[in-house]
Amino acid sequence: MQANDEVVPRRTQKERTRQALLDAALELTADHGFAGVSLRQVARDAGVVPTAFYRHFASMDDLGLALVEQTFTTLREMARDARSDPANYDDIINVSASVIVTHVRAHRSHFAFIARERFGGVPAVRRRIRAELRLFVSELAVDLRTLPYISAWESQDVQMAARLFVSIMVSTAEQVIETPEARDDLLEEIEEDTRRQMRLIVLGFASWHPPH
Amino acid sequence: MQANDEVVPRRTQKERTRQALLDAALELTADHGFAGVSLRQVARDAGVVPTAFYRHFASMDDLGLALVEQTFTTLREMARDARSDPANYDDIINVSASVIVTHVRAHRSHFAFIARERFGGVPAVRRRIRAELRLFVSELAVDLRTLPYISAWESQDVQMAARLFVSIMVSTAEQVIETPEARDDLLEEIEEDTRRQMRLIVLGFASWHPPH
DNA sequence: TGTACATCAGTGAACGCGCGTTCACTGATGTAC
DNA sequence: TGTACATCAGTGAACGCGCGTTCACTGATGTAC
Repeated sequence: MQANDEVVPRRTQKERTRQALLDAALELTADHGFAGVSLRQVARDAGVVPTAFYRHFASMDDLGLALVEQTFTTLREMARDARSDPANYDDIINVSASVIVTHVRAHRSHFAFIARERFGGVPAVRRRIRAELRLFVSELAVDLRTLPYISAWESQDVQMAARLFVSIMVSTAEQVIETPEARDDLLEEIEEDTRRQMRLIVLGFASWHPPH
Repeated sequence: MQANDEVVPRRTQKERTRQALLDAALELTADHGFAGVSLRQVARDAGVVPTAFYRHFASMDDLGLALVEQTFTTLREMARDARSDPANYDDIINVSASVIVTHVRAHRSHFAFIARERFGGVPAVRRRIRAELRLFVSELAVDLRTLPYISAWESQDVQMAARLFVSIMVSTAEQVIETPEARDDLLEEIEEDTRRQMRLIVLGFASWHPPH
């Protein structure tokens, strides 16, 4: 299992194999969906015998949950990037649209996994994804509260606006996932379309519940 | 296979079995995703021997495409209902929101199938779903063109608005699917949230590209 | 530094099981006369 | 209406295959002295 004859600490080697299993599962999921991936395929692609799988995960479900965790760590990094420059609506829109497209593109297989398993997958995985998405909406609602117009809104309306923004982000991510790697022109179109959708909503913000 | 001793025409009986196979597959998909459903399970639940499956479908993929077709027939009926009363924005919003929630609820398993297989499934099924959704967006764009404000917009912007509306519809449908049957209160909340999202966008319409 | 033992990631054989697909078949429905 | 033959939806046995999981194992890394 070792490529060179350098001595590698046991923990390091174990971590490498664990990641190889996760990577293999992620890649295989792209073809057949997570439910269609077998423990033996994952082990084979990770370069390990099927029984070795159990040294790392109790079951494929267990591995699936680990994949969700990895992906949402990535997603939160994205959110942090987008929040770093909260100057005005125009900036927010431009930064958000570009951050989404860039991040999804860079971590295509992770986001494809989420899109796929959000409804398709094992119940445990599905539940975890839903919980993480709800958390994401709430975090965005907190951010929205700090912006002009919105600061005076009722809590329910802020949540509604956050859900709407997340719907757009999800839809954008889904479009990026479905775009072939080489089509930069299409990605540019998707990003522009996302910006316009966000701008349209922000125009709505200005008229919503006129200040009293 | 016959419940009573009445004579049933061969075509009728064949059609019944075909539908039983489709129904069984739809129900099983809810638990494990379509990719996780086996031909033998489908046959068993339809009350038929595995080999009889081949009298109706060449493969599970073939059955999957038939399911997509059935579902989008349902979806188009929904769109027709929603279009029947195109008076003003307020009506459109109220009718749309209520039609979506009611229809998705009444055909939960069909819509769950679409949500699940849109990204998760067999490539052939996925491609078909995407094509049908694109068609749905275009049809909505044609409708939007007839409305105030929008009639003067550029074609690209009308498409953008249509995509945004469909994103909302998809998101609403997904929320309804994930709501337990008995929680009418939650469905009411989802419907109200959908109305607010649509209203927010319509407010944006009024300010977009001010008429010249 | 060297030795002796413990740990444990990965091995390989073996198991019973459900899978998709083949094949020759049965017997009720359909049709020609 | 009755008979003789054709059609064909559904049957049941059989196949080879990949699956998840068990078990006793090996041998390199880790540790105590």
